[in-house]
Amino acid sequence: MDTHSSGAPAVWPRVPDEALAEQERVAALADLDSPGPAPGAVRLVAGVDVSYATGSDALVAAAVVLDAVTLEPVESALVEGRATFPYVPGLLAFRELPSVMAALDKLTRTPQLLVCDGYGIAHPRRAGLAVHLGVLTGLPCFGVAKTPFVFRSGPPGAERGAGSPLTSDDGEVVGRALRTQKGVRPVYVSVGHGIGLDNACAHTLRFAPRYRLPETTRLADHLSRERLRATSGA
DNA sequence: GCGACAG
DNA sequence: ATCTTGTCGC
Repeated sequence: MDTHSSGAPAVWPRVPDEALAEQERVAALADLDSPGPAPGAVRLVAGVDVSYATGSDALVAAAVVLDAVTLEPVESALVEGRATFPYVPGLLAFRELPSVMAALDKLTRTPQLLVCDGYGIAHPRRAGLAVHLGVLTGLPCFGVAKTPFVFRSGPPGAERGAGSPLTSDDGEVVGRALRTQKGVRPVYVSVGHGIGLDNACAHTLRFAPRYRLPETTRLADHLSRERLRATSGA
């Protein structure tokens, strides 16, 4: 898919100082009002993830396209790169997205929806990974995180599909703790761009029919980790 | 000042 | 994120 006509910066920020300005710019461009595509309107969905090596700055980014109905893999792309930005909570996008965008650019198919690790607007400046990725690609995008970040929620019900709002200090709903499997820790869903929370959660449940995490994330994680091992690993 | 802190 | 053995369970 073409990412060169997107709003991605020509030169990515290398230090937190530059990153904050870019984050402010991106947050202002996010579409947080559209309900976005419901499950029935999505044929192709893409998942992205990045794996890192221990003793070096080597990394591998993966972008995988799945049939949104059968969850069968359609296409995948891997990019071997180098970490050029430190891990700073709140600035994850600048560490992961340059390589992720390169992986997306290698895809021949364009999905109607993007799913990533981490958060969207459930972020100190409403500019989580999914917000950046959605704005940069122009595609509907939301995030599914494994642990809470800066916000908390009450415990969702025990049944699959149960949810509990992630709320900011001022009572704004910024995401949802969602139980994707009975008796398993919930995941944390928050929107990034061009999709509403209800649809994001509906997609998440369809993409996670058997495991805690959506297949998009699981497959991207497997492929990136596998390539990292084969290259930088032992 | 101190702790917390997506991946 | 990554470093790591065995173990309990479907």
